[in-house]
Amino acid sequence: MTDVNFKPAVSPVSRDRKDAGKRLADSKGEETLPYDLIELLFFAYRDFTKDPDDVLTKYEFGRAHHRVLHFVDRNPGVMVTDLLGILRITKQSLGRVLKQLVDAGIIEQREGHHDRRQRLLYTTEQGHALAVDLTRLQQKRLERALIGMPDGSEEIIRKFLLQMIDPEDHPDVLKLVRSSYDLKD
Amino acid sequence: MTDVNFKPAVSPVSRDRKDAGKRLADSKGEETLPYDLIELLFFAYRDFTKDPDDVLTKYEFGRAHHRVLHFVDRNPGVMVTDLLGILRITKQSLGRVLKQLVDAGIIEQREGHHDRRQRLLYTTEQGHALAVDLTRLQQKRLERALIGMPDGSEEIIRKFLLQMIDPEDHPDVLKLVRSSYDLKD
DNA sequence: GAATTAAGTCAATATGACTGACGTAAATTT
DNA sequence: AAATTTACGTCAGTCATATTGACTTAATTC
Repeated sequence: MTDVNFKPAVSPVSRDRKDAGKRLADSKGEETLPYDLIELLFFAYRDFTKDPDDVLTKYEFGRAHHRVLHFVDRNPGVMVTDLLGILRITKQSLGRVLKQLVDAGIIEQREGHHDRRQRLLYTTEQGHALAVDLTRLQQKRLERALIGMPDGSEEIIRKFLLQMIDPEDHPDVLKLVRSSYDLKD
Repeated sequence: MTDVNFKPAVSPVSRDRKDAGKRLADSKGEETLPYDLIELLFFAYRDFTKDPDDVLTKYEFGRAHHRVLHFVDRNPGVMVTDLLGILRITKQSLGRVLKQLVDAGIIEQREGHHDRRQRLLYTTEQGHALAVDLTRLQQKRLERALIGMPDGSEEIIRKFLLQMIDPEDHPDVLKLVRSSYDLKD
């Protein structure tokens, strides 16, 4: 066995808590900030991405590939430029990942009809199957999280997540997510 | 102006939608998966981390530094080993980041009382101030997101986020987040 | 006294991002 | 028709964050 934390589950923090609060700075009237949502979001998002990451490792893909695959599968025929806007990465970063996905037969590029400069992106049958697999994993975690929650919880969470996003991006995000629920309320 | 997308706001996806759905694979009875929460979580988390990232850039720090700073500030006197467990990174990864934070006078290491092998971690006054600044940014985004939501929404979101986390980690996470709300329900 | 634990270090590597500079083809504007 | 802009791609170099693996030192525990 090596050096590395293999089962590094969050361990019982700070067995020695005697020093807690001994920092010299605690005296300038800080309102008690609700840290818990910040930390829960950190842990929740980490686990949320973990399931797909594990599968992708087998294909020698990473999270970057997952993001591209996901949005291409959800938006068949998407332009490269649009994908850059969605992911907010540079052409060069996308280039590498996209090339690997195309080479692996996961994504397919077709010339645009009206505009022959465009390389419209589609998942192949294989790529679509992988995308669905990964989505299902994340969906299962979401379902488990929603079990036993009061009626209307899903709508509340949906609205909360949207409102966490910069308001100026709402129109574009709403176009992308195409929820069957009415997010505009 | 360079090559790079400077204001790469999510752009109006796929102006050419004629091809949508032309993939050959759509015929094996897929239940409609609720993609929207997956995508909202992606965008929400990205914006959530953006505010602190922007501030940290000025200090020549990155997100890795933020995570360390946050958990040290919240758990004064935390052991290095525990921090590794919380962050789930290797000693070597933490080492680099921690050294930079210590060199910059943001974090302080003190020898353990009972166990002199330990290097208990504390934020300095300066480090604490930075941690509070960053927390406030994230808290403000959370507050904006919660405005106008029905009564009880915060508790629902808190519970949802906890349940997104692997159940076996709940005990440790609960110890860490020390919410003033009762998350165990 | 032996084994384990806490912390750190050296070295090499991978991934995903970046900046900056160009090139080409196609479409659009003037 | 010429000039400009757009869509896409590429070459080259760099950086941040993470990894694996091997090893050391000091202190504690068995």
